[in-house]
Amino acid sequence: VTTTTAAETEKTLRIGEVAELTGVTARTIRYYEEIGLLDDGGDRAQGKHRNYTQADVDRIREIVRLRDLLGLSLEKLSRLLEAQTARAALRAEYHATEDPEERRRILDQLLVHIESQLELVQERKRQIAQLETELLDKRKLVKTRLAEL
Amino acid sequence: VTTTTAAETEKTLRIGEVAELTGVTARTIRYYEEIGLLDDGGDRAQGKHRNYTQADVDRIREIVRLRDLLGLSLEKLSRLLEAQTARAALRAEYHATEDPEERRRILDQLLVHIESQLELVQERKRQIAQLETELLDKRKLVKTRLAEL
DNA sequence: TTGCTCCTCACGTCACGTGAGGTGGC
DNA sequence: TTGCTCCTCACGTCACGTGAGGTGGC
Repeated sequence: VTTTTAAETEKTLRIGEVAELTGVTARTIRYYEEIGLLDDGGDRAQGKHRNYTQADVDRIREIVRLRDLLGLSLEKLSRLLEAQTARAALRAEYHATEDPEERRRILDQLLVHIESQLELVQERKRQIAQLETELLDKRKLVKTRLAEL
Repeated sequence: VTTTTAAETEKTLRIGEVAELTGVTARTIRYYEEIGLLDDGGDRAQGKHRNYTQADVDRIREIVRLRDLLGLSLEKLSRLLEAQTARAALRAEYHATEDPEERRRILDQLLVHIESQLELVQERKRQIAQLETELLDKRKLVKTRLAEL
């Protein structure tokens, strides 16, 4: 078929390869599709293999990273990623317009999204740093005592 | 009863208070007891209320912190806390002996435990820092573009 | 004594894990 | 064509959530 688009011909990865590349299981990938976290491709016949692009790999990596580092439920993650998708749409709008007022409005929205994510991340960072400090203090104490012997 | 020990008379907190202090639900506390993460007190009659000490509150806080920040399963966490308990026992041994050889051996073991925990924490820290850097870069880019308008 | 907190089942849920039995595609 | 990967149920599991119905203790 010569009518396939560039994006479709890119869809060359199979679920096992994606699993390998992202570090999750095929079951997890199917589950994320099931709950709407990943696109189902839309036109796959029953029983046929799923195909993925590099963009899918990137999205799964992003999901896994936020899931593991921020400890969010998949529902909250879903909302956060919707915002991410909205940002991608904003970027498209941004490039489509030349109007400075319009561009400023778009960039302001982007900034809000980025900063709300930053706050989540920095809160985590503070907690981790606190835990690290306590462990370093304990280690120092033990080392001091060892030196005294 | 005048034969109760100091530790027992300390057991004055109820499950709801502990839940409030630690930020978890009473169900979670009962569940942790169920799977052996928390001591069951041993001598409570069927249907009677559970009682807790400040030490229990501290332990639950530690569990929650490691659970949330390191993302460990409760089984792995259980093993890690066993090591923690072993360290407490080591400290007792440490104070019980005057022999420098013995003390050095105990301190060396403590050091190993602390450093394995530190590695877990620092790996997390690196991941979080990486994510933070990416977000800060994105923010800077957007701010630069805003300034250009 | 009253009201609130706690108790014990026991089923529900989220985020997958784990087969069973069958089919797709290099 | 063969072997490997993938497919779809569907039940299992971990870490709790959520009632139902009943009792404990200030």
